[in-house]
Amino acid sequence: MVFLDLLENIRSKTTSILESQNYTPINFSVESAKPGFGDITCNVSFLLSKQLKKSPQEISIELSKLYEFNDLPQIKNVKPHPSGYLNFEIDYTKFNNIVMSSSIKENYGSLDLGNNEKIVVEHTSVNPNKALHVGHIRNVILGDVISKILKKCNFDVKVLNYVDDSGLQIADIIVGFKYSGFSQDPPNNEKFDHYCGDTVYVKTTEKYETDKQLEEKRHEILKQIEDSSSDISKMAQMITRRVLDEQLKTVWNLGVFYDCLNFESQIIHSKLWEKIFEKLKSDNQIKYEDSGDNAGCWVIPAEGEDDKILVRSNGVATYIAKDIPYAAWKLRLVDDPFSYKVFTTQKNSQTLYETTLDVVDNDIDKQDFFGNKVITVIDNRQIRLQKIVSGLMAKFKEDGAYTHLGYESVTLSADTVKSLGLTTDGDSTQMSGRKGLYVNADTVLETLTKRVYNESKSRNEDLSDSEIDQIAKTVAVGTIRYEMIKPDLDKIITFDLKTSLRLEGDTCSYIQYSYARAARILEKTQTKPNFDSGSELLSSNFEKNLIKKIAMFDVQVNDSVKNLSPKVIARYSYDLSVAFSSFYEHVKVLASETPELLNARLCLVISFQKTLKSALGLLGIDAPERM
RNA sequence: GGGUUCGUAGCUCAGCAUGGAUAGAGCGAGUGCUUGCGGAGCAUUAGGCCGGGGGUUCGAAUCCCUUCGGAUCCGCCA
Repeated sequence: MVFLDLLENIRSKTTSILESQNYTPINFSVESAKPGFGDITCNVSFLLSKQLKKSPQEISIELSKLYEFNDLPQIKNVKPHPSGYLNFEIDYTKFNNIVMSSSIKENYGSLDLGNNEKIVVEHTSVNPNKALHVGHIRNVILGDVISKILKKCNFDVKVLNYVDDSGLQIADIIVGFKYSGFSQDPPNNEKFDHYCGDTVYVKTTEKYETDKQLEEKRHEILKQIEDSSSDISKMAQMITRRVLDEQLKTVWNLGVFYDCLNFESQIIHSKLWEKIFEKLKSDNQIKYEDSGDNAGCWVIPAEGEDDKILVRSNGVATYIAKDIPYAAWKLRLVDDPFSYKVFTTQKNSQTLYETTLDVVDNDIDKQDFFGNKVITVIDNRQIRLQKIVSGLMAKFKEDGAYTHLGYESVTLSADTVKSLGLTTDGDSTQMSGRKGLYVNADTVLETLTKRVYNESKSRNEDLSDSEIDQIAKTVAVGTIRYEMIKPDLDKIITFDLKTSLRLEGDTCSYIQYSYARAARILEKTQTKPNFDSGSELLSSNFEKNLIKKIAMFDVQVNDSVKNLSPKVIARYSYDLSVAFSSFYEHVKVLASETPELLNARLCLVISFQKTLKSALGLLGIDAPERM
């Protein structure tokens, strides 16, 4: 820890001073200052003003005299500002070395907030009847980044993907295959998930409007899917796994991997629900209605809202009755009914497990994919149901054990809808799988990769096609990820094929470019950087700004994990790149006046590179040496 | 109708959790910068009653209330 330590140190000094003066303790802030107001700032004088019946300015003047920095050489002084703030100035001749030598360590920016506590992150969870579209990608990327940030903070993270392989959407494509004459072999070797979603699903649901008999079939099919002994169920298993295989290829291309797949069909057959139902009853978490609209139903009482029906008067459980046992399973509130087997080895060579109800001979891995805490990434349209689930879990475990990480959806811009050959009245439109109104993730990645390929080829004529290809993938994946992470969770992303995939300005390629520029400097020198001396020579504002940004990494990681806010790291990466780009433009490293200065600057460039690389790593974005 | 949420520059968004000093970026518009480590860049100019109104406070983009506008959820569907 570098900057967090510094802030904490100043905070405790300030607290001691307050104690020594017998002031009532208060909750003040110590944080990085805006440019022009020192380096670190503290607002304690404002808060003492009432208590002491003095102006903040007077208090600042008095307090500023009481600080001692003998044990904190990287702080030069503290000055009372006329506004009332206490502004601390960093002594960069000392600070530089602390920051730069820390930054080259492997675990720079890591924090031990989790103490290796088990935590589960569930994301993706797309029905296996279609290909992933850009809306799903927001979920996938957010979940992936959250899991990486948690790992950075020493949580023991397991990543799950819930495969809803037995709902109506699955029934729809089975109806398509069984009754509408769609072949199970897609024409022209089309990717199977695209074929199922773009053709079978869309066309079949379209037919329901004119063919009511067909629509009745879907409910028959749905019932049979849930009966594991039926042929339809076996067919559904086969089809959904084929789709799932293709969906996994998509997310792997985006650099996303899981620990375990959970199948809804297995949750249903595991009898988990029955156990939880009993538990809910015995704990009085649900009630049976004798009269009224919901007579004969078991309901979950909800404060300030309508009660949620859990079991219908005919004894059949509703949709939410699938989410509750799964949530309870993730928190291990119930005994684990599953065995585990290897599903596949992923593109990054990480093993992907799946749950199974089959008896596994050699109980190879009684895996422990559960957590003391669970984070479920689902878009905000499900916030109501998720509140009910987290409310119940809080009663069984503790407050906050189950966290719903919600986010706003991705819509399509009017231009993009038009480019799909469809019309819209508004500025943007919700995507719809049923209507075929969406942009597939694979398509976006391919389009973007091609564009980057051409761009990169024109700039790097000496590189081979396979090298350019690698760069194109790195930049394309980074661009998509960055666009999904950058906006706040509660902001709608209006996806536009043109503007969302820009490569200039506040984009991933800007950030990656700054890394590549740094690489070119290092490539062109014979000097072997020595971090042991000379860092005090870095004294220009460009250098100091960059060092301060590098130092702030831990503050940002802390902020990001405490608020479950991936975008904090995205902004940090950008800010860090901006600081470097400015430095790069104004400080000619290779033309440094003395060998000592050259060495110090080279070290700074390395420091920058290492820090940016690990920040980008948290976002799942690679840093290219060239592009 | 009820719940949740968003509203900041022409456009897209930071800042809001924990109120404080000059409200920041990018795109777009204007002007410069390449015999300099890669111009996917740098520098610079213009552009804001932080949706409106009220309140709390010494102090509000930030907290509270209200109002307007947009989004979204609200089935014995999944």
